[in-house]
Parts: sequence; C-alpha cells; structure tokens
Amino acid sequence: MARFKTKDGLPTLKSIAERTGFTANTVSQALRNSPSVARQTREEIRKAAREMGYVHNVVASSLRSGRTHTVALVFGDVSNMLFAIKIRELEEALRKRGYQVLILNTDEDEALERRAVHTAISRQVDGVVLCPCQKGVEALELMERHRVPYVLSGRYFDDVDCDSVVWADYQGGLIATRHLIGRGCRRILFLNGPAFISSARERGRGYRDALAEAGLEPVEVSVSAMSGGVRGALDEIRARGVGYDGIFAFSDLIALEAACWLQEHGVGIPDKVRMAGFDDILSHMCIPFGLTSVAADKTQETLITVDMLVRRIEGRQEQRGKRRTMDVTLVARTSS
Amino acid sequence: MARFKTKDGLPTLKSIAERTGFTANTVSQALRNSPSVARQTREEIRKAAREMGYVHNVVASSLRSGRTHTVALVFGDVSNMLFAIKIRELEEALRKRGYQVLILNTDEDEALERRAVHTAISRQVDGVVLCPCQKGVEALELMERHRVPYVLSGRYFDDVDCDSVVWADYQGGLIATRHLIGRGCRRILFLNGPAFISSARERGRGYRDALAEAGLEPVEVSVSAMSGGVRGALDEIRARGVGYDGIFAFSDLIALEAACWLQEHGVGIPDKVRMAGFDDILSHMCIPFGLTSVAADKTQETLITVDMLVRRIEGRQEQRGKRRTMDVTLVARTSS
DNA sequence: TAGCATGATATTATCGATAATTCAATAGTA
DNA sequence: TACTATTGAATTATCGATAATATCATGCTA
Repeated sequence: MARFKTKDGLPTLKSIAERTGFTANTVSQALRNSPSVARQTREEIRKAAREMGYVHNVVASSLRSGRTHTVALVFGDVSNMLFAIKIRELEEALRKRGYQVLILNTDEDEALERRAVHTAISRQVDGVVLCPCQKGVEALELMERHRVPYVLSGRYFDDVDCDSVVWADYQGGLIATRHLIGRGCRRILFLNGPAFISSARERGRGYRDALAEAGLEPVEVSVSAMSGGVRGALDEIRARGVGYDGIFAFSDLIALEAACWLQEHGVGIPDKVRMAGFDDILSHMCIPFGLTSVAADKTQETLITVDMLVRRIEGRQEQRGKRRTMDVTLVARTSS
Repeated sequence: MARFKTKDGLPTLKSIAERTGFTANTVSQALRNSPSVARQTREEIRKAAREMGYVHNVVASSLRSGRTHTVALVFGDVSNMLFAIKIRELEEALRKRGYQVLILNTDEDEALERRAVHTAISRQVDGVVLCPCQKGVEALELMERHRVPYVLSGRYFDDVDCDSVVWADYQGGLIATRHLIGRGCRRILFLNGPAFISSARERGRGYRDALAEAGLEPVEVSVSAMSGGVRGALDEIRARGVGYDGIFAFSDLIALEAACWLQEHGVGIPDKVRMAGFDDILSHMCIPFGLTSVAADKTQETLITVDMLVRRIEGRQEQRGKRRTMDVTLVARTSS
C-alpha cells in the first residue's frame, strides 16, 4: 500500500500560503530568497514555514525545474577501498556545491554499467561521475543522447572525446619501475590490470620504458581487479619457474594480496622482493611494512572532477571534452 | 542556466501516445504491465517506446505516486571500511528489491546527521537505514513526524522503541575477552569506543563480566572512532606505566591502528601482546598476522535489515519497533 | 499631470506521470 | 429481451512545486 505523505497533514507551499494569506508562488519565492519578495513578507513566510515544520519537496521541485541536484556516482564497487575513498570525497565536495549523490555499482560489468546509467537518467540526475569498465561505450552513448553531463574518473577512451580526470599513469609506471631498479631490482614482475583499461595500458608502457632504459626484460601478467586472481597468478608464475626480485602492482589492493602470498611463502619484503603499488590507499597501514606507492593529490582530484562536472551542469561548459591529468609522485616506504 | 531535458525532443508518455494513437494513461499502464491493457496494445506500445528510446521519468512518477523507490543510507563515513562493506551489501540487496540508494555521511556528528535525515525526507525517500551517532534523537523524531520508515543499523536506543538490527555486542565482548584469557592473558586492555554508543556499552559489559569470571581487573579506555585517537591513547597508557599482555579493541580498525603502534614500538604480536578486534572486516588481510575478531554473518544481517525496512515501507509492519540481534562468533587467528 | 519605470504580489500554465473515475463494447446470464 | 459482468480504453483530476506572465500600487521624471 503506497503511503501518501502529504495527505497526512504535512505542510506544503499551499498550506503555508493559506495560513499567511499569500499565494503559493510568493511562498515559494520567499523560501528561495527571491529578491522580488518584500523583506517583511519573506520573514513572515519563513517564520510560518518554520513553525509548521515545512520540508521542501525536492521531487515536485525537480519535476518543474528540471534540476534534481543529484549526481550519480557510477563505480565498480563501493567496497573497493579506492572507490570508497573517492566516493567519500566526492560526496563531501558535491554536498558543498548543493548536490546529493546516488551510488550505483557496476561490478566492472558492462550490462550493469549500462543499467546503472539508465537508472541515473530515469532519475533525472543532473550529472554523472563514471569510472567506466571500458568494455563498451553504450553507457556513454546513452548519456550523450539524453544530454546528461558526465565526467569520467580514472579511465578514458582513446577514441571518445569527453571530460575526464585521470592520473599520469604512464609517468606513474615509469617512476615506480625506475625506483625499484634504483633499489637494485633486476627482474621486476608487473602485476597489471586488464589491458582494456586505459590506466593499465599506460602504466604498462611506463613500466616497459623504464625497464628498457636499464636494459632489462619485462615480466608482465594481467590479473583481475576483483580479488582472487592475484594468488592464482603468483602460483602460476612460480610453477613456471619464473623468478623475480621486485613486484610492481597495478594497485595497492593487488600489492596487498601479493604481499600476503609472499608472506605465506616465506618470502621477505623487502629483503627478497621489493614492492611498489599504485593509488596510495594504504598509507595509514603497516602490513607490517609501509607500502611504497604511486600517489596523487586525491583531494585536488576530487575538486577538479566536481568542478568540471558542475561547469557542464551549469552550462558554462567548453565545447570539446577536456582531459585533466593529475601529477603523480612516488611515496617510498619500507616495502622497497 | 537550467537544462530542460524533455524540451529537446526526448520522448515522454505523451509522445508515445501521439505516435500510437492511445492515450498517455494507456501508455503508462501498458509500460507498467497493467492487466487491463490488451496484450496486443501493450506490445504495440512497448515496441514504440523501445524504438523511441523512451526512459521512464522517475521524478514525475514519484510525485504522483508518492513512492520514490529510493532508500537513504545514513552512515558515519563511507570510507570507513565497515560502512563501505555495509553500504555495498545494502546497495545490492536493495537494488534487487527495486530500490536505489542515496548515500549520506554524518561524520558521527549530530548536526550533520540531522541535516542528512532532513535531506532524505525532502527527497521523499521511501525509507532510511540509519546508523545513529547517538548524540541525540532529533533525527529519529524528524523521521517519525514525517512517517518515514527507518531501521537503525548497528546501534539502538534504550529508551526509543524502533526497528533495529544489531550484533550480539555483549556476547561478543564476552567471548573475545574469554578467548584472550584462555590464551593466558592476565591484563587485557580494552580500547573501547565512546560510551554513548550502545554497542560500546554492551561490549564493555561483556568484557568486564568475562574478566570478573576470571577474577581479573579491567583496564578500559575510550578512543574516538575517527582515526588519530588510538595512538594518543596508547602513548598515554604507556606514560602512566600501565602494562598489558592483551588488547581487545572495539573495532578492527582500532585494532589495526593499535597493531601499527605496537609494531613501531617493537612489541611483538602475539608474543608480547595478544589481540582481538571486532567486526571482522580485515579477514582477507595479513598485517602480517591474521587479526582475531568477533564476526557475524553480514550477508544475513543485510537481508534482515532490508527485509525489515521493506516491510515497513510496504505497510505490512508490526506495531512496535522490533530489535533483531545477530549472533556472533569468534574467529581466532594468529594475532591471539 | 500624463507617462513610465519599479517593486511586490497574484494568476495561470506547466513539468510528466499516475490515481480515480467514467464510458463503450462485448459476453454471459436469468 | 433486459440486465449484469467483464474487458479495454478514454477522461479527468491531481501530486507540489516553479516558470512565465500579468496586475497593481507607488514614486519619479519630463
């Protein structure tokens, strides 16, 4: 049985209008601080609204105004700490700009991603922050067709021209690998993400270029971002008899799993194997070493993302898609 | 400048009606699979809708029907892993029941919590899952007044009668402490959360009762859940010259920080100090030990929470608030 | 004093869907 | 035959707010 909230005596603009003697429209304007309402009138209306416990009905407002003040955050998985951190920061930054966030998980699955974007559109969100699974561009097309402003976060498409905020992935791969080489590693295993993800390709390029500089050979495997794949990959590498004295991981989460595996197999870090990760989301943890990682200023990244999106939403947008790249630095810790 | 999405030629029920020759209402019913629409008509309409790329406008629908199919999740902080995990599970379970989630952070602050609930109400959410900061009940009153169904998650109020799903905190405190005693600990430090949180009080009771059974003295301090407080507390305890051979922490996150501190101070785990946490959110991590922790079936917890909430939303609710308690078990790992 | 900008409020028309009600046509029953 | 059910669709009336426009005093300028 559906509930009809406003049937049960909850105040609306109309009831405030009746009580104060003004019209609903004037009440609406007064509550929105329109300058065309006399100061005294405004105060009288606001007082009445307060006393009656009025709560603005955003649904009705949205229908008429076409603005929902809502942004959908479409990410792989909230429980992935990297995403959790991003979502937390985005929520805060967007809240300060007057937007609420709708969370939609894709599980890195194309169909779910498409459905998530569809949901966002049907809810008339003002904008979308999307970390695309990159298995297709249907979701993007859907947003384009419905003219929903969006910004890609963390990944981009070579052949699609749209707003995106990414890290300097190539640079990150380069400096992390150089760092391991500088620490004496001669055979560095790269536990990379899937190749269809732009950041994985870029980091891979950086990794290979750094090795080439030093005249070393790459040993690269691709593991699934969703957990489970790392151990299997390491088992397999051991079975193949491949040795290594360094590990560079696509993400800190992959590095963490690898560290567990190494520990269980009695391989000391950093004595036997030096490690570096990416994302710098474990900075407050000791496992028991601190994990060396490629970092960027996440707060600034969030601000840029939000700014870009809000610009689009509020119509001050530029024509072409803009790609912003966040500078990265290497935070060396005891793991290397 | 506001965007008017439906002005730019995007299809609505009306445009489908015009194209098919039926009325908007019939189109609406057809798309909702109402039985009072002839099979052939329905198919014709659905076909047209598909071809035109129609997307249901949930905002308009919500205004009329009074249902938004949205649930607000009001938690302390998405980037706290415990909450991140809960949110992830809730999102999935609710999605399967036809609800989207709006995320609102409280930072464990009363004013923010109140504002979050206010926001939820103004968006006409169908229900709320709230982990109250327990510094006041204004937020609850607000929901009661607006007749918004809600379920408390993880914490409850002694003096307020409402739906809630909590863990068997007393039992958890009991078994964790008994476990440490059983492992030979004689002086167990309890790093508890703030006393105004129900679960902290309950776990504290369990801890003290277990110690009393063994004729031991409690050493309890309260640390803030938000990070930073743990190190300070341990510093202070050391300054006071208080020794301990076991630590029971209110949460795994607190335990993790404590473990880092101990490590930095050269205190071996579990050789010198045995540890147990609560929540079991680090099960996949080795730090480098596995952390012993009090666990419950989180998936079942989520299902119960969602079920309780959806029952309320759909009007099949019982009169009085119902408190469900999740059984807990101790997962012993190498930290103890 | 006519004319006109300005400020303050009222009127009216939507936004896009759904609930409630009505109506027409066909089928089944006494 | 007359009458009631049943089915399938059309009509009409909102949901609660806001945009667009109109109205009506004032006060000021020419």
